[in-house]
Amino acid sequence: MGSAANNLVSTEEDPVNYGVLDHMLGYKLRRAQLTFFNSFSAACSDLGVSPGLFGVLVVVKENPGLTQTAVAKALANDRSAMVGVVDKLEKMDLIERRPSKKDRRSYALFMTPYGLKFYEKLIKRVSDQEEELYKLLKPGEKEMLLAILDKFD
Amino acid sequence: MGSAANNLVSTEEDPVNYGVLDHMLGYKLRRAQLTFFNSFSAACSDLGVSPGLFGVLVVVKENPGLTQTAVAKALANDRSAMVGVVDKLEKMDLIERRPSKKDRRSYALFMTPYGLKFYEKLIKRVSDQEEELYKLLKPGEKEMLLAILDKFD
DNA sequence: CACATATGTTGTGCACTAAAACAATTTATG
DNA sequence: CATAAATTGTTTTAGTGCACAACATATGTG
Repeated sequence: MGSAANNLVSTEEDPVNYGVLDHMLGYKLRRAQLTFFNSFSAACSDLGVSPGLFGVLVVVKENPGLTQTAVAKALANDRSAMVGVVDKLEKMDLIERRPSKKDRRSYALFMTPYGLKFYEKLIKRVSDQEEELYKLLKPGEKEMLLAILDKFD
Repeated sequence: MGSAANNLVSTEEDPVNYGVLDHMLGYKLRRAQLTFFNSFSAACSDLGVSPGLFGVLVVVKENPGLTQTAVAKALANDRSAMVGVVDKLEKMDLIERRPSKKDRRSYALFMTPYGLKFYEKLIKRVSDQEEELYKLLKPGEKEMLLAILDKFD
């Protein structure tokens, strides 16, 4: 098969032909997102925070009093998925559910005092991790990416 | 909290503050990839092909005779995950496992004649679907995206 | 009140991911 | 050659995430 089939001395392998995948944005997005996901996990898994949990934390911190469904809609998640996420964040004492005064069906979500301190530590981790990946880019490319990717919302 | 709290007549809602998420590539990548994933599913789910299966099909078609682990490595998948995928594609009569002549542990993967015909139909579906999303971009932006995203591999 | 809608929740199913263990086989090492 | 180590495909298991339906509670509309 290879130019040096079963040659154990060299670690070379036949280059794989990716065909149309090389020009498909969907595939490239998946690969890039996997890189970011793994990087995030490596940086924050010891804190028990996944990318999904982080998104909820940010939205609740920036929008105190939001209901669960509002947060779900903002992050393009399913309402039912919020139950477990909020449960987890509550057990970590990062956010809390308060009964809404206007609608007894819903909860208003707020950061706890500890959650706010935790958030500062977390945001530093996350920023450092992303900065590390941005080193792969040239100046301005990050902003270009952000602007273009926004069009797919 | 809203300017018109619980006003069911109007569909207006308070704008959500996304905080740091607005400048985080990881989050934007996830959102964009979700759009592509949903678009792909809408276009190809009736054919029983998911983005993951499609990737395997392309790699096998472009690299006949590759082993399962080679395909897994090329697509950054786990070896164990390939078992189910290849099983499924074999039942769909799209690819086939042939015993490798050089290594009796491994299989060589090949497209079936029907698989090649199916691939042509499939590639048209996928291309049309991606073209639809590319309409959201200006000329050249797609190529720019592909080039930049490649840096995160 | 009757009816439709919204919210949180539970459960289910499906798909993807990863790790560990295993048999068969191949390769490396002495 | 003989033994140890590594590889391949597979199974199993577990964990995760996601989507959908159904439900009870609560709110809104007529």
